[in-house]
Order: sequence, then C-alpha cells, then structure tokens
Amino acid sequence: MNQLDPLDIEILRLLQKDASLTNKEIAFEIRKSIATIHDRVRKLHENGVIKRVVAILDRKKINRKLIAFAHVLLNDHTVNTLNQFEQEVIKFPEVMECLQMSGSFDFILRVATYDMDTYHDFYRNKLAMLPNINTVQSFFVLSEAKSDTAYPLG
Amino acid sequence: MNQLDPLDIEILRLLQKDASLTNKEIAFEIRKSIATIHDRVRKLHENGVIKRVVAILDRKKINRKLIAFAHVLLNDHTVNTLNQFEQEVIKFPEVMECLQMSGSFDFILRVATYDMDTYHDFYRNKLAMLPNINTVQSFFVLSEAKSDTAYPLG
DNA sequence: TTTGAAAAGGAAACTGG
DNA sequence: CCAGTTTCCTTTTCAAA
Repeated sequence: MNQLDPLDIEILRLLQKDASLTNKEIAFEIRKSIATIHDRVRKLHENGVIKRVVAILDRKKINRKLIAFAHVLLNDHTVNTLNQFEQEVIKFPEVMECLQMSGSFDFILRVATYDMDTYHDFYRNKLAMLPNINTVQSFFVLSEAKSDTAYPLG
Repeated sequence: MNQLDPLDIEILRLLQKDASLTNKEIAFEIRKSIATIHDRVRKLHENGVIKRVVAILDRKKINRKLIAFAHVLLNDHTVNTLNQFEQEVIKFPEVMECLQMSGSFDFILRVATYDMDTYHDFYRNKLAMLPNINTVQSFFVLSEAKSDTAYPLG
C-alpha cells in the first residue's frame, strides 16, 4: 500500500470530522477537482485506511447516561484464559471497548449503561460471572471535556 | 423532543454500524418506504440524536501505532484548576479524549502517538508541563478485542 | 405517519488532455 | 491531476391516503 501524501491527509482530516461532506464540497475546500477527490477517497476506502463510516449518537438522548471504565485483572495469563475472557466479554452489548493493556491490570472495558443500577446489574450478573476474574475496579465518567473519534494526522 | 420509537431504534442501530447505508437500503432492511426512512433520519439529525457522521480510520495505516491511557491526578480540585487543566490539555492534538472521573484520580486521557518515543515526548514536553499536575500513570494498549463507537440500544 | 412518484442533484465510470 | 460527459442512483419534495 502506498504512503499517504499531504492531499490524502487533508481529505482524511475533513472526513474524520464530517463524513457527510460530498466530493464537491471537499474539492472546493482544498482546491482540487472533484475527479481527484473522488479518486483519492475511493482508494482510501479500498486500501482500508478508511475502515468505515458511522453515525455518532448523543448518548444522553438515547439514555446511556453512565459510562464506566472497568479495569480487570485475571487470575492467570495463559493464552486460554485471555482468549476465553475476550471472547465472552465482547458479547455483552454494554461493553463498547475491550482493550488488553500493559501494566498492573489486564483489560480496560468501556461500559455504557442507563445508570448506576444497570451498571451494578451488569457488574454482578454478567462481568463478575465470567471465569478467572481476579479483581475489577470501576471508574465512572463525570464529564467529557473532549471526546473525539478522529486521530491526529500528519 | 419526542421519545424514540422502535423504528428509530432500528434505524440508529444500522447507522451506528454503517452510516454509508442509503435510505433505500435501510428501507429494504426494515420493510418501510424510502420516504419514511428519509423523514425519520432527518428528524434524528434535527433533534441531535445523531450528532455527526464520521469516517473511522485504521490507526495502524496512519501510523498511530501507540494508544495510551493516562490517569491524571491534580494537586487540588478548585474549579479554576480543573477548568484550566481541561482547557489546556484538550488543545494537544494527541489527546483524543479527556474525561473527568470519579475515584482515585481526576482524568483519563486517551492519547494517540506514533510510538513510545513520541509518547514520551508528549508526556515530558507537553502533559507534564501543565500546572498543578500531581501524578500521571500511563497504560498502553496491547490489543483491541473490541473497539466500537456504537452504543447499545433498546 | 406513511406512501408512491416525479424532479433535482450527486456519485460512478468513462474519455481524453 | 484535471475537465467534460453520460449513466445511474439517491435524495428531496409533494400530493394523497
């Protein structure tokens, strides 16, 4: 796959912020022809640089009022234990992210629930029921000063 | 603003996964007319339920190979200190998220850099230069078993 | 609300420069 | 990388149920 040039970077910068921009609008913005933009965007999709285009919802308007980060430590770190945990935990719809981490615990989970009651229910009846859980520490989001899906570029 | 009905939920479920679906495709999927879908989607935008539509990039293909979570504890918790920290830290392009948290530290930062060297540079020359930083603990993503922007619905 | 159908506009796929 | 053209598809609008 070819490296990204400054034009690709410009296009990606715009599409990361607003993917509903038309090729025409992008072309105007960065002073290139529509055909060029069309070509570049197609290639960025084909090369998998753009993985997908998604709608970002206002979580308060869909009643997902509580976001928690759960730090999970497992009892052991055999491949089996790690794989099994991942396979099971990603099935829970409340779990938006499951990241294996370096450091004093094994996984960070980002969990979205309605409120503290439903988080508690998730914690007791779903997460803590999985095998090989050693400890779970939960932290709750009080406010979001920045919440971007866009990676820094260039 | 009106409550979401099951039809809205169905539409949002699809658009959270793939916002490049056309109204026609959505209409076919959930057996409604194109005009109905068009109307619903327009209202979901107007009401702010859909905040925006964005392109999600493959971070490895844009060379953002390292994702770190930094847990930041400040020296005090006056409104001024908290506000000042937020205002400054969100200016760093490396910081994708800045969330104030309950618990044993004040903020979680999600930081995207090229590699450990550039993270170290960010840490020493940007983050640690801010006033009123007490402690920073950094954790690094080893692997992503699940990485969704979609909230659970319904 | 929902619908089908017509009008307007953009995307896709080509040409050739 | 650009301009133009043609075809196709989608969005948008609207009258009616």
